[in-house]
Amino acid sequence: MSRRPTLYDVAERAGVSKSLASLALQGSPKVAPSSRDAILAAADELGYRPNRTASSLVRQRTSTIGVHILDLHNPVFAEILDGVQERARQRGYSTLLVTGNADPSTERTEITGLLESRVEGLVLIAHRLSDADLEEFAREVPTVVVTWRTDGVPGLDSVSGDDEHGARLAVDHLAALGHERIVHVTGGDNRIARERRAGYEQGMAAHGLEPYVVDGSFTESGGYAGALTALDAGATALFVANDLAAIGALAALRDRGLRVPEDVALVGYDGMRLLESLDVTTVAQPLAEMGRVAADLLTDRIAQPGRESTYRRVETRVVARGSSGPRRGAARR
Amino acid sequence: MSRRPTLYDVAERAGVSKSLASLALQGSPKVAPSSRDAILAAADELGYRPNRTASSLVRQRTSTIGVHILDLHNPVFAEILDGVQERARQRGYSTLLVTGNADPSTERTEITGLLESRVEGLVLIAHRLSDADLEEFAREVPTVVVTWRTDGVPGLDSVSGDDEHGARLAVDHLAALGHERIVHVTGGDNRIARERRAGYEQGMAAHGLEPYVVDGSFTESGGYAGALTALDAGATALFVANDLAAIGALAALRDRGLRVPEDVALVGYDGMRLLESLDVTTVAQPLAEMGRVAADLLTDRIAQPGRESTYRRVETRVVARGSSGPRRGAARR
DNA sequence: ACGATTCGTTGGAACGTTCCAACACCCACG
DNA sequence: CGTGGGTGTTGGAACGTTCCAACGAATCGT
Repeated sequence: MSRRPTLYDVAERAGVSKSLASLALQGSPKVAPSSRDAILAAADELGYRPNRTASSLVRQRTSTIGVHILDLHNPVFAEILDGVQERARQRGYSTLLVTGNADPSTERTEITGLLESRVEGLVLIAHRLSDADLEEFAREVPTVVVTWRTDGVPGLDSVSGDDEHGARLAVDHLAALGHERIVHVTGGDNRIARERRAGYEQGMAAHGLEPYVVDGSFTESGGYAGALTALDAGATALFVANDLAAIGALAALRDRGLRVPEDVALVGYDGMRLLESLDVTTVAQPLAEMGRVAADLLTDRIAQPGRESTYRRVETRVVARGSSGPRRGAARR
Repeated sequence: MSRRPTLYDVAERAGVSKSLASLALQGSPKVAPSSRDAILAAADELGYRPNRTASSLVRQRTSTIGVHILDLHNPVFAEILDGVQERARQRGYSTLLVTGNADPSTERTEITGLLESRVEGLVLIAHRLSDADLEEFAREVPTVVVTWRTDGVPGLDSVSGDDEHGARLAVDHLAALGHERIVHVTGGDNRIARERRAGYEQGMAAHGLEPYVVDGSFTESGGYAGALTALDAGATALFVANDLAAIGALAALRDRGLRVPEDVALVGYDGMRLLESLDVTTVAQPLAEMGRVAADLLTDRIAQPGRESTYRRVETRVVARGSSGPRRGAARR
């Protein structure tokens, strides 16, 4: 017989009932030491593994949370995910991860799959769901959205930095360095990109500078193309909507033979680790922390479903590096 | 009642038996159109979601594969994962993702958890398991190891590039550019790092050059530190054990005020996307493809468990960029 | 007109657990 | 010496599906 051993097999081999075997494997103190040893030994000899699906079914809980991640390729999301996983594990949850690859309809079906798997909660590390879908999901299961504020949906919490404020900080930083021709390369037409853009515009206005905005996207190629346009417009400083795009912008600068920061300054947004090595200034968010907060909010809400909707803001700050201001390497020498 | 609706609820509302409701929801052709419509309507009105745990239990299959990823932060693994997910989804499997964070013991317990969830197969995107553990897991469930060759374990397949060969290609490339003082920054003391190092040494020997090896690791900081040592040794070209470390090396070069490639040439290993923007030469592996192959091997083996152990090698090649040879940007101008 | 076939439908068993109520046993207590 | 309370142990029900054998009704061929 090559069938996987079940509790019955273990119980039989140990000469006890399935119930006692179950108790013993759960570490209950009510089982006699002698039977406990016999049961554990039998389980070991048989290579027994408890069947979580059966267990979940009867217990009415899966101890699993579902995580949707917008884009696996953006290291920023990976860093958030890492925080979610860490905290979820600590709290006794496994994670079931899916991606919609930035397509709303596969996103929908993937999350539906999570619900069918009876995840106890949902963490959406960015998403492209319609409001209706989002509300539907949040109605069924505790949900937290990471990366932007979502209010007014019952059963839903959110975590993010303040994108408008962060963008203003970036402008402040560049303006303080004496830049006037600060061009913003956008992240396309989505909520976060719009907020960052708004912050940029407010910041420019506050400094009495004329805003100049060029289209981009949240990808390397978007940053590359946007940067080229910005340079043609005579930019002396680039504020790019996210770090990935900033890396693309860096390539554009290199291809144009421009030095950073001597010819053009560069600031990104997100705070992804890699930019440290690249010595690029960025508006940093505490990514892993956002993931941890998300997991905490979620597990809290699972424990207490009625709780009112909460939003947690994490701190956003400029991490100044060599791409703006004096070069770090040069300074060190 | 706020209990989630079950098949019984749907059946009752539609005025049929649970069996027929089940049939209808599975899209069986044997149910009369009129009852089918009634059942579907009832399900919709109730917001019914099939319970996958119950379904898995009785069908004796979960349609889920478990994926272990060594390190979420290395975009290389994310790219492989992407391939796995894509193909798994196509073949009708969900994925359950875990990380051991490079710690063998949490790795072990995480994978044990996957087994308890009755995943039908295991994809290990790099791992630190002992041979004994690996064999134990492979005995229980079809398994494929991505990233290095693993022979002789029944029930286990593997996919990788040829690391020794790839490293030789890197040396060939640099030697062809006229470099003689090619220093290798290692990836530490692990199997892949050793293979790449061996390939480097063979390559150097083949060109009649004297090998020079400095310790590093598969991280940015390892590459940074290793590069500094290499530069002190008078390197004119750096062959760094992986791309992440190559980014660290780039930072070291920048901090030393050295130009790439005029002063020092740089070659990485893995083929991660980001390096394209950074214009760094790398020994590229088709990462997403490796993930797809892994998923294919796995689903094949699930379908046909007796199949003999197979190894699939993917092609590895040098992608020459500006960090070795004439600068791309300059050439374009 | 009657058995055979098809069509649509149904109850029941099973999947592998957990948990509850109930039980047998033993010991201590009055 | 009976009673009360542990202490260990047990069978059974339940979780929400799927699937099989079996069913009644309608349709078919002869």
